[in-house]
Amino acid sequence: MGRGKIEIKKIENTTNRQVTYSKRRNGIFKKAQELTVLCDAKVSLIMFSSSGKFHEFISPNISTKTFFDLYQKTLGIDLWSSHYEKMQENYRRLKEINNRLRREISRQRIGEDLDDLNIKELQALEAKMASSLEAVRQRKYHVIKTQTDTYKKKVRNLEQRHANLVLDLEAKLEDGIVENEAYYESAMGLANGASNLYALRPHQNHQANLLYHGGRFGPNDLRLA
Amino acid sequence: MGRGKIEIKKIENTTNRQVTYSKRRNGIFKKAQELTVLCDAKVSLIMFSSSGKFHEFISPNISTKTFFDLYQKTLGIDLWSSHYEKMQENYRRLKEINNRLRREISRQRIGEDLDDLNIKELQALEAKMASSLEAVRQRKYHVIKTQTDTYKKKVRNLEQRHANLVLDLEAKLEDGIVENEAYYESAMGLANGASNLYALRPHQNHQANLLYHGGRFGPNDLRLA
DNA sequence: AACTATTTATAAGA
DNA sequence: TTCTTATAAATAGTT
Repeated sequence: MGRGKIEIKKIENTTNRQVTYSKRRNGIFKKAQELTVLCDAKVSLIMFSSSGKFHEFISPNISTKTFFDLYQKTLGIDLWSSHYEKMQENYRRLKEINNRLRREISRQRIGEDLDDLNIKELQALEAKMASSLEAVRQRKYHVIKTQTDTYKKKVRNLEQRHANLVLDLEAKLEDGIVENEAYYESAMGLANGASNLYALRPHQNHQANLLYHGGRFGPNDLRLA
Repeated sequence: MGRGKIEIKKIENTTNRQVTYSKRRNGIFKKAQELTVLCDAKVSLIMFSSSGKFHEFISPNISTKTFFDLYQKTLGIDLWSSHYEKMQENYRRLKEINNRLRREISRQRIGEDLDDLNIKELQALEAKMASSLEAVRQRKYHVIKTQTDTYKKKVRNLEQRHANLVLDLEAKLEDGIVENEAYYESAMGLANGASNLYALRPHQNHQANLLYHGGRFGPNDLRLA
């Protein structure tokens, strides 16, 4: 398709090769675009010239990442799976542990789950609570007697810690990390010094995906020069 | 390039579209192949037809993964990093939350952290514990009076749940998921029959793209020179 | 799937 | 690079 027929083998003359690369690149990109439009196909075309120059065509309304994801899904493989999946697995486990911890905390609320205890357990519980109560009382008397500057400092520290916790938790909520109200309540309760539980409610917001698509000759000009 | 000129817009007739897709697919694959050979270029061409059929061309001596790696390296980006990093961030936060939960559980043990409470808090704590203790006592009397088969079943269920928890936890320990002793102790305490759970302070739990790159068709020429 | 009239791509030259 | 143009190649419509 030109002044003469050429043999399909590497063009040894560098200049010539580059010229041909440039011409044919345009040709193939045009073909890709036409195919995209005519046949409603999704096309990803990535090329590196012999001199390392990079060019890409990708159908509109699809990002390269989406394309790769689709590619992997179609082939039923995951090119990047090993590390990534290990992480997902750990993540899942961490979530489970979290949930278990939260459940444990909930369960510790008195009045709940007492149904699950037999007499012996109840007796043991009663005894421990009585002694715990006694410990609290003793501590109270001790505190009353030894209120000092040091103690005041501790209170300030405690308040600071609580404030930090509140900030932390709010950040987490905004990030959608904390999904469950029970945890939120208990943790916020902790952070707020336990007095005004249930005053707050979680709110979640969604993070937008930053996918962008270029239009025709559009906003995706990444040229460095 | 045929019997008649066609407009580049979606072919509405499905059969026709598929035929055209097939023909042009062969054409573009041939072009890709020729470009690869003539210009010593690396080409990756992946397409999905409107009916979802997948076809791929890739230059010899290079895998798709290698290609994608090259792609990312060239663009100086990591297509998966955003997702990946988000995950890492979540992972980190989840760990933090876990640690906080563990600390909370530890704190709930009587005798610990009472130092951090002021008089008001101690008084509130005392009152709550007293009422909790009362709840436990009432429950104990109730259980004594209404011990039934149903109750026995519940105990069995509880035991089963505990056994499962133990298994779970042991598995997690083997997997190195549970890293900190405090959690281990408290969780094992839960698993081992719940009785010593209630050594913990119960009340505090309430607180508790037509992206086209390249020359005429490609604003995305990344050449540095 | 073939065929073939046409359009399109492009090799070589400027 | 870009343009020109003769010619090869691709393909739209048809069979």
